[in-house]
Amino acid sequence: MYVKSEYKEEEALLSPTSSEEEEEEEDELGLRRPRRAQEGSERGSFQPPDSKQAARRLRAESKRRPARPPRGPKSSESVQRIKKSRRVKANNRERNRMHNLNTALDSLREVLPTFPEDAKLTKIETLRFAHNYIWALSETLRLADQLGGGLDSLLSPGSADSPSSSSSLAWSCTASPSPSYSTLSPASPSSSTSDMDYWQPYAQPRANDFI
DNA sequence: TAGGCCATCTGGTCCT
DNA sequence: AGGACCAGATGGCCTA
Repeated sequence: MYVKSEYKEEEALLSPTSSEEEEEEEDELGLRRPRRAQEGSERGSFQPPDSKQAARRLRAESKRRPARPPRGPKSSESVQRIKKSRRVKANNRERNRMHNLNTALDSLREVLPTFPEDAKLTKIETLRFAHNYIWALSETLRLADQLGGGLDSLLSPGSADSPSSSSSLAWSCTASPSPSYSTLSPASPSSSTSDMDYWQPYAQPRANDFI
């Protein structure tokens, strides 16, 4: 589902000709260097020894760049071809960029606990939950520091691994945000809209926690 | 069938 | 100039 069949077909169509197409584009844009393969034979041609001036002139001419063939205005067809080729390249880059973004999102999903375990969070859920998760973990550390025992007090025998069970904090990995929490938002950069409520941790912070 | 999610395309803007 | 980034548009797939 990740790659559309349409895309595969396009690639199959494009790949055998893409380098050709690029060469063609470069050529049309004047990016390629002029071919000078035939010049060698001319340079090695015999010079009469009596004419130093002629020899100098020839040397000078041999250094000079060969005249380019006159370049007339590009036909609209070739302009269209160039534009299309650039578009195709840009599309490939964009597709690749989005694939990288999704890969990063997948690796983020891997470190987030979900229930059930194989549940796949959507993109927006992943980002929001990661935000909440980080917030909850840092709150856990903060509480541990306040208790004085550091992490040891939280990880003592009898307490579970999950910070949610070892402190008053809890976070959600579901799509449904906490409906109740919409007041304080000191831990979040964005706070006002109801949509942003979803960014908030599911713990109910006490007001003086943030003074 | 409507709505949500997603991949892709596209044109504009910014950056190197 | 070319690539990266971004946001809007579009169409496909899936589910309630």
